[in-house]
Amino acid sequence: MKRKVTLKQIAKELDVSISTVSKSLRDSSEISEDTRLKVQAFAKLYNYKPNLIALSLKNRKTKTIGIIIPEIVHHFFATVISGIEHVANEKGYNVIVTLSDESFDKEVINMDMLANGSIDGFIMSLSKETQLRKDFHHITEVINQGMPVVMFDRVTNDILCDKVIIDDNLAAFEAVQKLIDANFKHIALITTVDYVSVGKLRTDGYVKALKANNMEVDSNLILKIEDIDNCTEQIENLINNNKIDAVFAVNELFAVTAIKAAKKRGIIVPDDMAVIGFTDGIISKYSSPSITTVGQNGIEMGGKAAQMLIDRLETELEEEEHYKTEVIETHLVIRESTPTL
Amino acid sequence: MKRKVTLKQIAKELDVSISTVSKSLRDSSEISEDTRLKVQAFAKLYNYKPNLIALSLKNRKTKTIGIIIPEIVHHFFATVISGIEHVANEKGYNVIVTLSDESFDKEVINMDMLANGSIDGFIMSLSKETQLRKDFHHITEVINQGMPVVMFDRVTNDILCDKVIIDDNLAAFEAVQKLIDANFKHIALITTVDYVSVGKLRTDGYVKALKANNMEVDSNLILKIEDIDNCTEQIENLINNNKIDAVFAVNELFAVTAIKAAKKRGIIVPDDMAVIGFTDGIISKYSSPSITTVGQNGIEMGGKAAQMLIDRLETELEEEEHYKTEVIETHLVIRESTPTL
DNA sequence: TGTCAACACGAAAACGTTTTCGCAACCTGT
DNA sequence: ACAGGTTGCGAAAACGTTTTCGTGTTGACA
Repeated sequence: MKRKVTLKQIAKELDVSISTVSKSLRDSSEISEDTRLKVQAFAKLYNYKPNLIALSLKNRKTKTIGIIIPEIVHHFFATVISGIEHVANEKGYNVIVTLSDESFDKEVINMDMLANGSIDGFIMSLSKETQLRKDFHHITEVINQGMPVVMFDRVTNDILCDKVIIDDNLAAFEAVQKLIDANFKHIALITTVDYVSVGKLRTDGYVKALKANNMEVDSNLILKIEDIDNCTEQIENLINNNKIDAVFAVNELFAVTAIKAAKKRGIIVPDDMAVIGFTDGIISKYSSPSITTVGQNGIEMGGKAAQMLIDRLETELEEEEHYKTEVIETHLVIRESTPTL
Repeated sequence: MKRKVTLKQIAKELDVSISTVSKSLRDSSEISEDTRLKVQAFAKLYNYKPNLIALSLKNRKTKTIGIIIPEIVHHFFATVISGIEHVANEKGYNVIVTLSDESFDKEVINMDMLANGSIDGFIMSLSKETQLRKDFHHITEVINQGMPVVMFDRVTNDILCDKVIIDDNLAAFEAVQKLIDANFKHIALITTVDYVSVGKLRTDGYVKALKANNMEVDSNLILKIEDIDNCTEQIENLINNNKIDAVFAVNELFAVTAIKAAKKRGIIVPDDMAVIGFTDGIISKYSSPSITTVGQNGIEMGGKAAQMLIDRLETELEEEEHYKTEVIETHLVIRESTPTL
């Protein structure tokens, strides 16, 4: 159990100064080739690696990115992390992951915790509660301290910073338009409550599509779900009590639950009812029938977010107020839950 | 854009020494109530928070746990991280996540990167390639430096450290035994290649169950899959070319693919063929029919691992060679892919 | 031989903390 | 009035780096 060797120890061992050791290892021309090689050999022998914490303190850079997401047990967020991790790693950054569990308080606590020197910048997606309360003081505070923040997916206009999103409104519009094109007349919407930003945008897209085609927006066909864990009953009610020939759901879970509800009722998907979901995750791919869905590339989103953050970190120019919002392309992944359109 | 305030700045501003400020903030009795309150008020006003990097350097503790897993876009690993993050957070630790992508080299690189001061200990699950090569020098090295390591799920006997596992062998045995009890006679196994530790153990459990019941182990009914991404064809072959009335699969993907293959052939699950999978994730829950599976509680595993690591970190006693292996209970989650047993 | 540059290296500051120790100034009791 | 004990605070070391600046030794050159 040998502790990690430090410059000081090498210096002592070789009877030179710490400076000499440091310079030797960094191949400074100040040091004679003799000592340089001697030091380097010794360092290699003892497997010297500079202590990153000490470097962080000295350089005031940690080469670490902080991530705050609502939860990780959620395929989309997992893919985003994966995307972040890969480009971060490529650029020599580590990622430190914290979960808000959709709680405002945890989001704040985690942010405070990381903001005290542990990281160089944030990549985050807002918790539901934060979106509900519209309280973003913790984020502005961090930004004011000069720490860059990149938000993705669940963002807000109340904060000025770099963002990576998809065009939820457009994607929803296009998905519903597809259903309309395929001659479906009674298209239901299963969505979240309005304060969830992406839910609201997708809802708007649905409404827009109907209106653009002069179709009536029937509020009975719009189900807004608050508690995602207990959506089954509500969705069954929706399907059992209405004449519906297509469903647009704002996430995978709602989509698959709708299919199960239909199946229970003897409604065949896609013959009697078409379903389009949102997010191309595990569920859409492996459920039976597999689900046509709006694919949002989480890996790409994460990668882009990391890219933007690192760019900002590494251009010292402090070009404030030059924030960009990147829009990642979505695409409809056609599967079995829709008839060949 | 005000930089974070430091002790030094407070000291200067209040015309006292840094020591005085530090002590005041830590409520030292050495300092008069007068100055103490004055400093505290000032600190609160400027929202002083100690710099964690500086503390890490001083205390030689980062209060951060390093995680190395094969991939994160995998429900089981995501749940484990979730478990780790929650107990870590509770104890005041952060987690830094790195992915090996099943690659030995990335595993080594990530380990080296984190071992240089960034973290206090590791929680990890071996990459496939590492298991194949049986090269664990990077892990022993880290352990020898006095940094605790907790391994979970994909572990190895070649390393002495704390471990959290499930009894893969027993769980597989019991699952297969269930099938046998239900009078299935031709039970196929879809598993991974042998070097994946958990795959091997589950395979052994399958064999053991058959033998224990004096059933023949038919190698035609055992499919070992190397490339998990292209398993469909092999699984279809297995099902199409053999008389099979039940399938035991060592993961969700194989299970759902088997069901799809059966469906394609007009075989009804569970009436004509029963399926039991492994890992109670998204797929098992939402596929149709939903899949009976061996549940391994990732949250619990992660939580336990974090607990063990933190315990070891916080008992200075250095009680080496007293490593424990925790076995997390599994349980069969009965769903639609098996007849009521 | 004296001067000046080149060379090779070391001392020290800095990053932001905590903590040990020392040292004044004051107070107490005789 | 003086020994001894509090009280309140500051200096400095330490954690492990990097880097600036200084400095002593050499060699060359006039």
